[in-house]
Amino acid sequence: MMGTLSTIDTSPLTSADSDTRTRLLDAGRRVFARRGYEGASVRAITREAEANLGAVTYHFGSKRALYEAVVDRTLAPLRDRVTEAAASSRTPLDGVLGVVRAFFAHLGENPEMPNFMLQQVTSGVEPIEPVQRTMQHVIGTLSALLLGGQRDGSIRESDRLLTVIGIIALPVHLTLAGRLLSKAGGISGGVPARLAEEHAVQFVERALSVKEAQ
Amino acid sequence: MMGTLSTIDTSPLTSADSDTRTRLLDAGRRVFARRGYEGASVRAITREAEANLGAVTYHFGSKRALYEAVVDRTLAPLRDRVTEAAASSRTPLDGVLGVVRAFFAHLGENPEMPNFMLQQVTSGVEPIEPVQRTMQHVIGTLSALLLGGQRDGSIRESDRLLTVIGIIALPVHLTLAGRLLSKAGGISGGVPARLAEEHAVQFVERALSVKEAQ
DNA sequence: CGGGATCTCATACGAACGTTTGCATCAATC
DNA sequence: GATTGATGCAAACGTTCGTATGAGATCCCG
Repeated sequence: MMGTLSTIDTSPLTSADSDTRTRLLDAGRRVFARRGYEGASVRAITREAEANLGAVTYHFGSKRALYEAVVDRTLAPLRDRVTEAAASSRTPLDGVLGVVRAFFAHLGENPEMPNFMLQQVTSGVEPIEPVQRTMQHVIGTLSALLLGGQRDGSIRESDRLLTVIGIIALPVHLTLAGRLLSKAGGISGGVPARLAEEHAVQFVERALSVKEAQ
Repeated sequence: MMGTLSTIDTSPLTSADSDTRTRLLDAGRRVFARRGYEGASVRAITREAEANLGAVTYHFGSKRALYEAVVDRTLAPLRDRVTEAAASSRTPLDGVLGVVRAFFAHLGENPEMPNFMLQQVTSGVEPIEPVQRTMQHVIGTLSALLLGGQRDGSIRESDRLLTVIGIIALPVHLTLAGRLLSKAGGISGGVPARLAEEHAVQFVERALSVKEAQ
């Protein structure tokens, strides 16, 4: 029954696709990602959305509620991707690498995602619900895959939680750092996304596999 | 020739150790790390430092200048540690693992460090000078070690920049996520720092080494 | 002991903040 | 054609922001 996995209702209750509401979500995604929650003013968001100053309060109730809707909209598809990658794998190691690829795919389409995650994680306060839920989902999925692989001997023994974090850190950091370095220059010419994905997959495969990958 | 590697002058020009100044740096480190730059108000910092509201302007000139001093104070020792770890290594791979351990040592004593780095990286704007300089230093040092190891055949061939980013991502993420999970619970019992360090070292060693580590 | 430098303090300032308010608009309903 | 409810808009609200100011305290050194 109603196959959406997201909690926060993003669809308007009335008209088909309230334009202002959607423009606020889009503008909020850009401005919140670029400036963080405190750094993004309602004025900047409504200006970017070409909406009135009061539009955020009217459509979402508060700045905070808009932020949560924006983050959930960015994170919900990732949970689905991860679920599917894990489900459609033939072996546990394949599943893990599929999740890594799912991360890269999602990051390619949602470049603001690591900003939201890391802004939350580094903020010290308890992360908002969509972030918590996504973290738990990804950690749970990868942990199960690792456990399966360790049981059948195809994946090295290790602390699963630490391994999971290490696996997730790769796509997030590579995407983030790649963007930063390619813009700031100074180090190298930048990092093509395709290359980063292959690199991460091999890095993880070598670290997890019991056999030499060569 | 004054052996400090830091740029921003943290020592007072006059008295030996102006108390208020130091208390502002300490309070700033805590509050900036917890709330980010925009979220940390001068009033909150001076309250935590038990100083007057005007103390930040008087001792540092502006909120921004205090922030840069705080970040530099947190990052400068890391650069020294990384330099030393790389210099005192016998083999390139040893050097890389030493740098990983240096990160963990520094993170243990400066838990706010990843917050500052990631707040900057996710902010979209050009990072402030101490952050840029630290990134370049760490990337340069690790790249040189990798190049050496690849030349003498002890480290796998790979894109060096991507590899470096992957190596750095591990300590940062493990520390950050460990702190988050141990506080929020819900997943497991938390992550002891010592375990995380050994895990990261082995993870990196397996990914880099040409031989099977077993 | 006196005077100049250094630091603390309370207070004030203008700007920017998120939110509220009251009215205009417009399409759908009866 | 009047009524209603959803939405847009401009203006104003009270609060908090970073910074400035000037008078008092404190200290050092002659």
